Amino acid sequence: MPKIVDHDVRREEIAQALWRVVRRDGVRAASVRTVAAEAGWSPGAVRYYFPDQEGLLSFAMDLVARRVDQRISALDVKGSALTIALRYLEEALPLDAERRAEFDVWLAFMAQAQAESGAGALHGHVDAVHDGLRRLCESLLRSLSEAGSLREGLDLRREAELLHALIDGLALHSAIQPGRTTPARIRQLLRHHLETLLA
Amino acid sequence: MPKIVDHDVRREEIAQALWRVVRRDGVRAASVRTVAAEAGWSPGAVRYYFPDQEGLLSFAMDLVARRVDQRISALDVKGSALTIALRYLEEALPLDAERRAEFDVWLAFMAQAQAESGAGALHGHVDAVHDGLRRLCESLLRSLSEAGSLREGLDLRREAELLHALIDGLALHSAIQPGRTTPARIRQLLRHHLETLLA
DNA sequence: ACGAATGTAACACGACTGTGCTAAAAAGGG
DNA sequence: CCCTTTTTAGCACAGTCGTGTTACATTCGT
Repeated sequence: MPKIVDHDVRREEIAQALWRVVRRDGVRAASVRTVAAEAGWSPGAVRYYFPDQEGLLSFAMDLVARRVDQRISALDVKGSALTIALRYLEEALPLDAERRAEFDVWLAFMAQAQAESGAGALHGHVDAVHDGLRRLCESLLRSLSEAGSLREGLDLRREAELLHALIDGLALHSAIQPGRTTPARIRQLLRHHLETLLA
Repeated sequence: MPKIVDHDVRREEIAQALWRVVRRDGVRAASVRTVAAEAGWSPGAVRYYFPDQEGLLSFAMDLVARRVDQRISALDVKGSALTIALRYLEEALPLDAERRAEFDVWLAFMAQAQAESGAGALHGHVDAVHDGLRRLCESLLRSLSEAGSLREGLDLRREAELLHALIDGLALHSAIQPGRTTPARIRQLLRHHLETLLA
């Protein structure tokens, strides 16, 4: 019958067009029409793939979350527990152009989700990523601990929360002032923080 | 002549109405009309105090910056260098309802400013607050250092950047998951981090 | 009390919004 | 080749947007 097009692929294309609009002009400019124009289709076409605007927003945000998740899941690092930890945490930070872009739209989505006070669709995605990153921090510290690399008497739960906050703070700073908070500097700071936890 | 009304005061009232709209419905909903309704005036009235929408946004964002700035400037803490440092840093964190509200709109503004790539009016305000907080961190650590409280061999510049990132990360977490990242927990984490720097 | 300066409201305009609905186009199986 | 199904484009509607302009209300100095 007609040309068969993978809807999921198409949806991701449109979602990425939305990312570009959000990065360039902010969430306020992300209308069905502007996104359609950015993607190179008619407004009616994008409405064929998304029921409404909120569905588009939600899908685009979920796509960011899935991207981050699969990039971290795909990692398979060899080496010391410290090397592994650093590598994983760096993967969660916006150290290259692609991840910078992702974090920019993530920031915009977080702010937007913050408005839907309570439990909107966006809020769920934010919480999921947030919890995932926190669990990653806990897991990495636990590995370091089991490898006997850590100092004695550390409260792992506390250190995980601190590490998590530090990660997000560094990400935020690299988004706000990329000139000052360079990828190299972020790596230095992260490594230094972890080293203070070592025996 | 007519009733004399302090324009600056009125502008602040309107800006605070905008804050409420932003917190409740997001930046996307912050139109001249919705803000006017929230403030209890006609749209024409708010346009008498602000030339256009961008002016309103910019003023409202600057007001947040000024609020934070003056609250920190007004502090006059007695005690050890550590006590002083903790008190100052806590003032920069969203530990009560008022500051939670401020940080929420600040987050929204940051995301919006991120879109105006380059040097829009909002971007300037973001940078100003960001630099201010960084200088505060540096200043506090320097005081601790001069009081002889810090460990030997610390790179103050590096520790200031780490502290700054930690502060912003904690603020972000308290905005995203206020249930998990409670004010009490934030204080614990902050104090613990500073204690690792002590001799 | 009057009139001038100032604040407030209201309306008009064109552009844009989301979304329902309908018609056209495209394309592979028969 | 044609027909059926999927995909795309387009239009219509009511609502909101920002903003320019105009008329009204208010109030203080004279």
